[in-house]
Amino acid sequence: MEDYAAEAKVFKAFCDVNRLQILELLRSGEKCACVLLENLQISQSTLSYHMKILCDSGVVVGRAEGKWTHYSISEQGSQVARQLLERLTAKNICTQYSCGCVKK
Amino acid sequence: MEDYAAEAKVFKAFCDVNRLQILELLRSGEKCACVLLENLQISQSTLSYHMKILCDSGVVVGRAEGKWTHYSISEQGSQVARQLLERLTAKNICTQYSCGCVKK
DNA sequence: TCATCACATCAAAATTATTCGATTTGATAA
DNA sequence: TTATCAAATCGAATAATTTTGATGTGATGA
Repeated sequence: MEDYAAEAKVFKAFCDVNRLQILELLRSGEKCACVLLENLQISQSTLSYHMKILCDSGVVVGRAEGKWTHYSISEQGSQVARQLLERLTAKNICTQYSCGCVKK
Repeated sequence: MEDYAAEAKVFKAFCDVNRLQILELLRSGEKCACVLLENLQISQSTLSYHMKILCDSGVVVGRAEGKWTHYSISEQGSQVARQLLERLTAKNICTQYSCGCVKK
């Protein structure tokens, strides 16, 4: 039994061109939202929208510091995504031969 | 320089609840479209639409046999997705310290 | 050939996602 | 307190995705 909606949410992070650009920027280390903004051709509210999706996926984390928020790639969240992808594409040998030992 | 649209397309496969269900069904081995259909609460044309997205992502391949089409998870496509995810979330040590050896 | 079956494609409708300007919130500093 | 700045949220518009019934296509078999 799977919560497919929650799993889909993780991969939403990688489904949009703007978000892939943001991830690319974060690969070189933690960045303030204002730095991200000046490297992208989107408005402040649009950036905020995408940062929310990225943070909800767990792949990115935000760190509030005074007025600023610094974003970075979460090692843990990335690991979860990798393991999830592995699991979603791994062949299920057990049910492959209808051995009946797996319910669904 | 990245083709973000092409990369996003790979992860579209994992962004939708119906497609995750289809992948789960395929994990236990190759399935005919008719078998997928009777295990999902969607119409035939909707299934066809999702199978197209899955095949376009490379994660699923279709094998035509007479009137039927058999779908299965592509080991190669899955590998590509895994490596891509790895690359998108890996820290870029080189630019991290602004050594300048990486253009963008 | 003609009927049938499996699947793809089309066209239109419904639902979601994305975008931006305006506004709000929350923190900082004068 | 008041002004200012960074970021989130709101509201409305637009764009993209998803869905379905109807139809088209291509293979099979009578």
